[in-house]
Amino acid sequence: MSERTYYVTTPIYYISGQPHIGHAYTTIVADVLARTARTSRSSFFLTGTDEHGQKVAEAAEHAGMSPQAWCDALVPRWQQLFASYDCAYDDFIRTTQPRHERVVSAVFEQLRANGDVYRGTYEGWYCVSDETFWLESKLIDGNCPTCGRPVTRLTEESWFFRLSAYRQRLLEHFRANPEWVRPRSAYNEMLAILEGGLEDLSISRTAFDWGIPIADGSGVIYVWFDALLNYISAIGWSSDNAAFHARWPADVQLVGKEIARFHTIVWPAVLMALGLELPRLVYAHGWITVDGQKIGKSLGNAVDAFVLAERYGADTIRYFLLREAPFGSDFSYSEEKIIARRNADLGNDLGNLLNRSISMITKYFSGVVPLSTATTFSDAFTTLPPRYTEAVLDLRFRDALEDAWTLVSGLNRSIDEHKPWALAKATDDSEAQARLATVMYDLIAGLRWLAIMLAPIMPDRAREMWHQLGFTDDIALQSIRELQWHDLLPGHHVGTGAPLFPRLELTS
RNA sequence: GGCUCGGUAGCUCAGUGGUAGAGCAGGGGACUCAUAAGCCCUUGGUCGUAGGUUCAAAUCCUACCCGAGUCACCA
Repeated sequence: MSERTYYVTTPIYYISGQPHIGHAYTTIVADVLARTARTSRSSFFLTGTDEHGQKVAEAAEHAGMSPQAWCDALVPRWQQLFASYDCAYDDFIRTTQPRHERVVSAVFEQLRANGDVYRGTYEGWYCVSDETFWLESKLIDGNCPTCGRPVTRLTEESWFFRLSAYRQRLLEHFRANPEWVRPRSAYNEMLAILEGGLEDLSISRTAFDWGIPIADGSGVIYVWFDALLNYISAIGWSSDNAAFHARWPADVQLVGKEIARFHTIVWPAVLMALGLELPRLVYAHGWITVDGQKIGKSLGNAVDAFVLAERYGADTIRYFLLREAPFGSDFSYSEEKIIARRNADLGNDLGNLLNRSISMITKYFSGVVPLSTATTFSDAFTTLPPRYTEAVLDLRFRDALEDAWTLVSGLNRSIDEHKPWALAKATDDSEAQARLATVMYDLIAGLRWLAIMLAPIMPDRAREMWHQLGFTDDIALQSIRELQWHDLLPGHHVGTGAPLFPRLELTS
């Protein structure tokens, strides 16, 4: 048996509107994980769109389109966004695709057959003028909280998922696996919900028909129940056992913190009902904010993610998103901060290091990596690549990048310590010449490491770096974990340097 | 309102009982291979507030203030 495939998912994005930087953020993170995992094993990266439900139906109606036409028109926007950020997903699932609808219907039938889905009645307060159901706790003096009119008691037949039956097993799983939901705050919150008790979940709707129909005509399937199943419908559950079992359970399921509940309580209960393993990790990350305010079209502060990619380059934004704040917590975005990171970390530290190194080796050794009999770096940094990889796969991107930058700083410092320009002038001093060879060898060796390590995060700039360093094979195939300093062979010809990250000034 | 998380230098954050840290920004210096970049030195904080526990608290406890999320059918 070969090693299991690394399987990472993003939420499928609800297409009631346009995509924004927040969608790109989650997808970039998944892409970085997939690319990193791929340097040592096979990996599968799934994203897609969630297309059913009332909101989509309404959005389509306002646009004068059928729901399906609306979705068909919008899906390319998401795909273009992800392409503009170099997100190389392996599959893009849409919940309106037959391969998905088949699975949802099959799951519904299977769970009905074993009693986890049953016919019951839903009772609640309903505001006729707003056409909205309200929880008793939300009512204001027994009236509708938005329009103030009296609400009526409504009783409706509905299909329920027996969520409450899984409470004990969920609790056990949470307690036995305190790391399965991260960050810790999300774990605590979800555990508290479990401890407070669970009620069964109504999983059918009759007020509208944009959804997957229930076989007996009793409405459509609730969009969340539908949506969650994408994670298994896309990889062949019930249709391709070999493919399915090579991938499931997912290694990482990324979600925004606002949907942690569905992914850490409802979703695992459904998996238990199906007799499937639970994902290894659900990571509920924070949001990108503008001045501390959540990005959303209703706030009118949505950053045009397409413009950002074009203005700063996908790799600069990718780096910024992973480096600026610890993954998991919210962080405030601004173009000033992007430019600061770009110029300081990428331009001054990394880009300039590459440029000055190539310039010197070209000047002093005609671009040929010299034979070195000593070394200035390998001892201090031998454990960096595996440590870096572990941090990335553990979603500690900030730590990983800080760690990688110790090598960047170390190389810059070494140049100033050894003053190659002075050594080069001492042409009749053989010791100086040997030291010059060592310094230059170590610079190129270190830059080679950096290009390979950074490739999952900045695929385009790392590739450019790789080419400037004179390598012609595929950088994505290089194993980060197994990097060896002396895999750089003397005699190797470097290429031509050109600024990797030209300085930017704030425009507008 | 209940619950969860956060509030540490101008900015972004590390630090979970033992003399306050990093990067960036600011100031000074020596150099020149380089994207006026890099290197060295340096200014800067009563660790949200008020109490408490302790020989010792940013770190534990209590209350409060501020910000964010969530509280079950919008997704």
